Amino acid sequence: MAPLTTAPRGTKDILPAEISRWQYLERTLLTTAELFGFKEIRLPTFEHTELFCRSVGETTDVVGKEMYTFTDKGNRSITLRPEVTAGAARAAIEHGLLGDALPVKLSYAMSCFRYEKPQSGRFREFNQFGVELYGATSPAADAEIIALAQEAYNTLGVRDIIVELNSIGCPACRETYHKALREYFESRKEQLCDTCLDRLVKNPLRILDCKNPDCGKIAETAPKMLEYLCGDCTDHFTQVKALLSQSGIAYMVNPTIVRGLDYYTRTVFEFVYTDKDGNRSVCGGGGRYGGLLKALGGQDYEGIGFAMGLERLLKVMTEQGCDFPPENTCDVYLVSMGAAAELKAFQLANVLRSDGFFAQSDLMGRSLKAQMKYANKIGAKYTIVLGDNELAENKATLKSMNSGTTSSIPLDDKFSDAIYEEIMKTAYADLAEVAEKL
RNA sequence: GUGGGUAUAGCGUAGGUGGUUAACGCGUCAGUUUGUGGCACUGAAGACCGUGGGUUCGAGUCCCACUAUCCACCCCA
Repeated sequence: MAPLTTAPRGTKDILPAEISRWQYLERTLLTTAELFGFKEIRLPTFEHTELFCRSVGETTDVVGKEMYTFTDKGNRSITLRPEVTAGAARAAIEHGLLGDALPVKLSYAMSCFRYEKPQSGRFREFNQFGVELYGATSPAADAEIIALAQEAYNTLGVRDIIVELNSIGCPACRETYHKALREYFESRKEQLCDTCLDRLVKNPLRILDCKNPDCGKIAETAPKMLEYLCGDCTDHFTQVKALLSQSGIAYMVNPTIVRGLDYYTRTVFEFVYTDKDGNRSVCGGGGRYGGLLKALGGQDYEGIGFAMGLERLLKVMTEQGCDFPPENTCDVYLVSMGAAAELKAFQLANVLRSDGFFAQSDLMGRSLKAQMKYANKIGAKYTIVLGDNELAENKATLKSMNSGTTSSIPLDDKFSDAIYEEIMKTAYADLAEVAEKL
């Protein structure tokens, strides 16, 4: 297909047929966050490149090779956000949000951009829902973020998803751990894959995450971060786990979780979905970031956050057959015959709309039968046929497309009220009918 | 960045060993005698068979390249 009729690689259109699902997801997630006190924030799509280099980290894949970076006409280096945490932190600092009552709680639903090779559940522009919390060092903050994410999954009816937890310590204890890790892998260098040899120099933590079976085997017996945590970090981790247990939130400690972004300290976690064939996929993740705000020039407050990929969430929900709210369809379709009736239908449709109904009338000049067909096709709940007879008698027949029952409606200023009344009546009747069948 | 699959109407597909107007289902539109939808039936519109080369008298069908797309690895959401 010609470039003009093809969306760029890795992007996709969200079509009218699927929009109600997306609106439902975003609405539900943001509302859940609100229950925990998180307020939505909306951020620019692009930021100064430097922001991501400084926060996410130069050595990460995200910054190293996946950013959409360009120079604008003012000769600034600009990057489409590959994630939201950095931009949110920047905005919080810039607008003095951290001067407000602590903790500061932010939520968002926005798209992010990464130059990756697209595949199942992975796009170059993808949508994330997430939350950020600033100013709290307490383990309860970590637990609350995890509880929020779990609550979101529960509310949406997602099953077979569990949070896997780890602590990667503070900079102090991580240094001793890095040393121990390097020593361990150094002595087994010959068995590591090429990328891991590279990781050994740059960030030995990532070797633990390697999918190569040989590396995985070596990693199994490698020193565990959890054994190298300092006293404070150990306490913190213990309390996070205790809080989760007390709240009945199931979790698993997974010492191999290291996360791909450099700003994390202490608690890191991933929400892992296991499908019926046993395939695991990460549906969301997050963690605490101790030094990020300060590194960006803000107060020395800690932050903690979580993000989930909406495309992946939607995929999981579809696989699991989760319920979505029914689509909003036309309440009343006004069928007209003849020029005078067409005029009247147009006018009455407007009356209905200003009274809050979802109403439509014919725009195609179709025959009565064709209009009825159309009304049926778009899922109209009721139809009203207008012709010369109705105009003469100043009343028309309201028909329930569900049950076929009809009733008379005056074409005067009681129009909307009469329709409302009838709809309530027949809706109850329809419900009763359904209930009886059950 | 590495490896594999696929590209035929809006969607889903058929088109053995190359041969005149590319087929079917769904969808769309119009009808089935004039004022009532869902079913059924009739008809219509809609594809230069991803793009560009090549082989051949002749290619949707064979070969090459490119592009797009899907899947896996890497990494991540």
